[in-house]
Amino acid sequence: MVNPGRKRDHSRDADILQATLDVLAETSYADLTIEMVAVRAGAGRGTIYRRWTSKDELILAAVACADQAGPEAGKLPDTGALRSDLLAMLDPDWLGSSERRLRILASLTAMMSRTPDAFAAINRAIVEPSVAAYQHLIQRAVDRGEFAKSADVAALAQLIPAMATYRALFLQQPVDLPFFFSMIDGVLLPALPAPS
Amino acid sequence: MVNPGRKRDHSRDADILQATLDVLAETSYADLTIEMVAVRAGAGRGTIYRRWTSKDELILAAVACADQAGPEAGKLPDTGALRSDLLAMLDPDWLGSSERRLRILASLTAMMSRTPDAFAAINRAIVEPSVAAYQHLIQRAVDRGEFAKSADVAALAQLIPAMATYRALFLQQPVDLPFFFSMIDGVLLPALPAPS
DNA sequence: CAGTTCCGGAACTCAGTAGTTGCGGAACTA
DNA sequence: TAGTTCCGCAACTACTGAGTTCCGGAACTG
Repeated sequence: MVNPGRKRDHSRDADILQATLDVLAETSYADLTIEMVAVRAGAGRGTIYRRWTSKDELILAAVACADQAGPEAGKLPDTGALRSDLLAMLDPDWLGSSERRLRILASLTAMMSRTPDAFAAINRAIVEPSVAAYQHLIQRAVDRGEFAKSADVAALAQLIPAMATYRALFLQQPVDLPFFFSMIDGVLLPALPAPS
Repeated sequence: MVNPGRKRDHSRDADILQATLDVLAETSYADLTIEMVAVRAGAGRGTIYRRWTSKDELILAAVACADQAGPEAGKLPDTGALRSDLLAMLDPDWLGSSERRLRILASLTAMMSRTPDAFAAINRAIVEPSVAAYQHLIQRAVDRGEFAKSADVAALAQLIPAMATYRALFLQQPVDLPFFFSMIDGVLLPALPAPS
């Protein structure tokens, strides 16, 4: 008589967190209700509250598992030249998941800038991975001598994520292939210093 | 007997709108209450509702008058060279009002990406003026032959606003003088094409 | 079996806030 | 002075949504 009773169905966890992210991508943090999440996940509110004690905790848990579709550092392209590495990231899958994450980020911006826990969680799951991917590609290009060591890699790695976020959230213009080409060939590569 | 009764004190309008922006800079759109605004403005809630019919209308009106402290196109520096024009914008007043507007922007991001009216109002008052200022300075430099006509002025004008917003909202790092120097000398100027 | 814990769903409590109304008083008009 | 509209303030209504509890039923243990 150790564990009597029906087992908790942990496959519901993922369903609920995915539903949370879906709702978050469509409304904002404040407009999200537990009821919306429950309906979308086909679950009861009690089932949600048995796993996470509050709305905030649910949302932070959902955000924490939002980096699964992101560009893991292990899967980054390695073509031998920075420009072709950058272009290799632009497959349709990556563009789609990127757009979804930007909508979620828009919903969470207010929460992010007011609670340190939210900042840490969102930064780790949504903001950091993208910058880290660019930083990795650019640093590698510098290391192999494609550009001078004087390059400010940390600042340049933020360039495309920052411009894409600004464009999507505050200009509401499409973050599409022409945009990336314009950023890569018109801003990022020209700003990198020629090798000495 | 045309206008009997006590006149409406229109100096209260500005007090209330300023209080609204203050609260907005400290909390988010959803957490702002009319009561907070009333207390901060030393006004009654009735006085607020007599002027604006709803919370949304009050906030949009407040945002619309938030561009007063911004860099009006008429006051832009004209030193004869782009770099010194850019540095001339970086006075402490401008940096301070810029930081305040970024906090307000963080509070309104969710609202912005979901209601077209809010997008238009916030874009016009907070986002556009900054980009327009940089666009004006860069375009003038290109016109006077400081850089080649092939420069993508529209994209480069968004560079510093986008990086500053990203840095403040999503990295929570200071948008200070070293940051601007790094952007101007490390990214923007190198990315501009040499004159033909 | 019996007892327990899960499930979805519905009904419930409770707190907070948008928006309204009325009060006493001040400022204005005629 | 009489009538009106403003003011700050406090009481009030109406609603929404977080979090809880209970129900009938299913899944598990011994």
